[in-house]
Amino acid sequence: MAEILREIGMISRALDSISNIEFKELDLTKGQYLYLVRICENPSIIQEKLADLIKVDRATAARAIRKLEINGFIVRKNDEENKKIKKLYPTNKGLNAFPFIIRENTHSNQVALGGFTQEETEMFYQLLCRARRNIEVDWKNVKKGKKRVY
Amino acid sequence: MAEILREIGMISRALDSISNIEFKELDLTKGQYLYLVRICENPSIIQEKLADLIKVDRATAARAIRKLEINGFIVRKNDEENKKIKKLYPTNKGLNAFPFIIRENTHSNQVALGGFTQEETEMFYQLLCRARRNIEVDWKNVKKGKKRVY
DNA sequence: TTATTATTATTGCAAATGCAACAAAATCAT
DNA sequence: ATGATTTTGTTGCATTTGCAATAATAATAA
Repeated sequence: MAEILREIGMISRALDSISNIEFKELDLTKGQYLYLVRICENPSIIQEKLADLIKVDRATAARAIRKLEINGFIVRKNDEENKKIKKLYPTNKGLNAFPFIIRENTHSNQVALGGFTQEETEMFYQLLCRARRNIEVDWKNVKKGKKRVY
Repeated sequence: MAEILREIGMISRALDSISNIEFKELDLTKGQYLYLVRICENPSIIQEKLADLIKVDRATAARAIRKLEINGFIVRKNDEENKKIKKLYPTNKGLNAFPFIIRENTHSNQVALGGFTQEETEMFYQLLCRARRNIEVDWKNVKKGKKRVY
């Protein structure tokens, strides 16, 4: 029964591929929309939390965020209490792109859920959240170098 | 309700990240396990179909497959009927790696499905397949340059 | 048959990705 | 308070990724 993660992988790559193509129109390069939406939704979030939210490597997140800043979609602000962290905020340009991204994502979602009843949609979402919570434990451990036994 | 594709993205990236770390032990670099398992399961498959199965760009598949061949996991054979295609087959080395990959994938699957009843697992799989079939239509269209309206 | 289109594979480029190593600040333990 | 550990961010390097363009064969149409 290794098929579940395959289906998830297929869906994820397909959706991501579609989004990356469609968001070129916003001058967003590969993957950047992932970070931008979350910064719009969680202003003042820091890099580390964002990487954790998205499930990418710290270094990858750092570079995607830097590029978003260079291109004027977000700003990074130092915190006077904690000198280590840099809080992330959308600029007007970022906020302008936001609805477009949401609209596209919502559409993709609707396509994916075509033919689903309301109950099926709800059930699907709940199952996905449970699976995600299950797997993120292992992800963090493996990332930290812990070996899984199986 | 754009949350469903987010959950799928999170799970997919987390699982993929775990697999990539764990398969370094087999001398498989990033993503290669995806191709190798499918070649083991579908010997004589061609590159184009494999890219379609996995939902990656043709060029990406071509390079991953080339590398699998260079490292001795698979072989490419010319077809005498159709000079365009190259059929893919696992070598002994590839076949040896196969059970390890399956074991790892199965374990990840079990972790993801922790706490799921048999019915929930079955339901989850069916919903995933339906979503995947829905979205792959759009994926192919967008890849071919067709614009979606929303 | 010949011309057009579709399929399959490859390569050049530019860019993203991630591991590893590092640094600095914050938190925790003793 | 001091030292150890964790958190957060960065950079070097090697690798993967994908769009676009190209080529060659196969399939379809005229």
